[in-house]
Amino acid sequence: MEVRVRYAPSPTGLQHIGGVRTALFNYFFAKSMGGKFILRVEDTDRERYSDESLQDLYDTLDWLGIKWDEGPVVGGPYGPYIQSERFELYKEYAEKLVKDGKAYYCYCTPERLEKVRQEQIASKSDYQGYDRHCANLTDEERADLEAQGIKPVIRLRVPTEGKTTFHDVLMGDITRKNKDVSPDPILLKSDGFPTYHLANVIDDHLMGITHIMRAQEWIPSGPLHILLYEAFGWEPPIYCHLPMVMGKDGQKLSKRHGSTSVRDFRAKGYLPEAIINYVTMVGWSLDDHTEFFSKEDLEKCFKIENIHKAPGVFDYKKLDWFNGQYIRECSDEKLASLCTPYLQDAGFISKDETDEEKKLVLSLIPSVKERMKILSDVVPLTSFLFKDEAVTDKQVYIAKGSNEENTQKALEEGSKILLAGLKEGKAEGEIEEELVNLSKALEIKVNGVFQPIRVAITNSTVSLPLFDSIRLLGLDETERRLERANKIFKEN
RNA sequence: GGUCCCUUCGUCUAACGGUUAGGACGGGAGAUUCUCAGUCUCUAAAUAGCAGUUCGAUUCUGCUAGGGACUACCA
Repeated sequence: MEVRVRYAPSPTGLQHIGGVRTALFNYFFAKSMGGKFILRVEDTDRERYSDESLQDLYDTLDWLGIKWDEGPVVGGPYGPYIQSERFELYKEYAEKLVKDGKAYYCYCTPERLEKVRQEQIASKSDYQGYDRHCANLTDEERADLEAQGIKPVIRLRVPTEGKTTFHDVLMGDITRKNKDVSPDPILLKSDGFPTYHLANVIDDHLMGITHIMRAQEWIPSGPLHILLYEAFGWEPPIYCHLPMVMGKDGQKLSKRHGSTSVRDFRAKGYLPEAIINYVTMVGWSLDDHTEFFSKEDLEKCFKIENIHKAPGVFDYKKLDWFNGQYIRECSDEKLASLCTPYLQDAGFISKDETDEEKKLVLSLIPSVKERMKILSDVVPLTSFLFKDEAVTDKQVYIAKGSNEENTQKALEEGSKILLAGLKEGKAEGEIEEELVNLSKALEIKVNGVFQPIRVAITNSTVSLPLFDSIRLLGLDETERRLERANKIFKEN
């Protein structure tokens, strides 16, 4: 039997880490089994739907390099794959359930439902849910309510006796008494759109889905879905409920923990390789030592048995580490083109970069590469090249263990040594040694000499290595900045 | 409140019922005769608790505790 799995997001917000991980698990499982990965858009909530969300879904999957075998855009034999385009279908199936006595029309107003709810809360009884007010209306009562123009919903008739069990690959059997299943959930809303439960079950059946891999938050509605499959007389698929992704505080990962949308991560300069690798590692592992996986690796070695049961905490620091690792693996050319948009946004290079700018960006990659965690780091790391804000506070030039007098001498003598050496074309190592000797002569630490020079040239105590900075800046500009710093120390 | 699920270092995780409980991130210390970063080395750090089964429990069973999810005309 061919494995067929689906990722079925609801376009009501940006694709977030949790959703994408579900997509990835489905995708890798399908690929590893030689099966099909299907994308289905569950846009039945017309209130919360947005075009932007739908576009973000496509953009995110494209960026990650996740191709769906069937779904919107690419089509497939079981389409359409957008639920709003299957509108009539759900209605038919829901009405069939009514005809078979498995479901019924309900005319209760939202106000009445709210009142019932409030009364249940006030009476402190266990919350019972819908009171099945319309479960046994006579034809006359119905006709009367129809005549009033009330648009009904269709509710599933949940058995009050017995229990329902479903099997989960990870959890084993999960059983729930039918009386504990949410009483008579709505299948078809009054606007004619199906709820998640109905649409999901119908589509999974019609599209031949063999395995349902979804977040553990769906476990409570598992029995309900089984009841639906039984009502239709269909065979339910195999379930696998994925552990959830939590924030540091153990709550469901959300915005207050930091970025959660893939779009945000992308904007900050995370690489798709890092996102895929790290996100897959929360709740899954191959063995006790392998930590780097490409998408292609995972398409081969992903195993459903290796999925962890317990929820996992999303560690932003570890993602940073992965990202740094992948940045260091990039070729200089690739990294240069990845960094270019950030330099453009900062106004450092023009929107349509010139050939000189292209060369410049490429030339700064080697010194910047091992210092970056995310692509946007390139901006602060190289800003000294593109904007020149001289440091006028002498204290900044003075290294720990040095003083103003020594710093001035170090700057003055050091500048001479440095400039002379550079002009004579001496090796950097040689000049460096001379500067070290200077520090010995002044009886200060090596950094007592380097720090003032560094601040003079890069306008910062933290910078790329001194000689890298000089090479990127050019000799003339280096000389200019050194002279300026010397002047700052001589005046007053 | 009710129902269900979960539990190994701070975090992600590994360990046929038998190991000094392993690795990674993060932390700490050191090296790399310029800062930062990177790289390398070293280091601290865990089986939630209590019973039971067993020659032997991280591993099997039960209970307790803690955490989480769900409880909508949202998915």
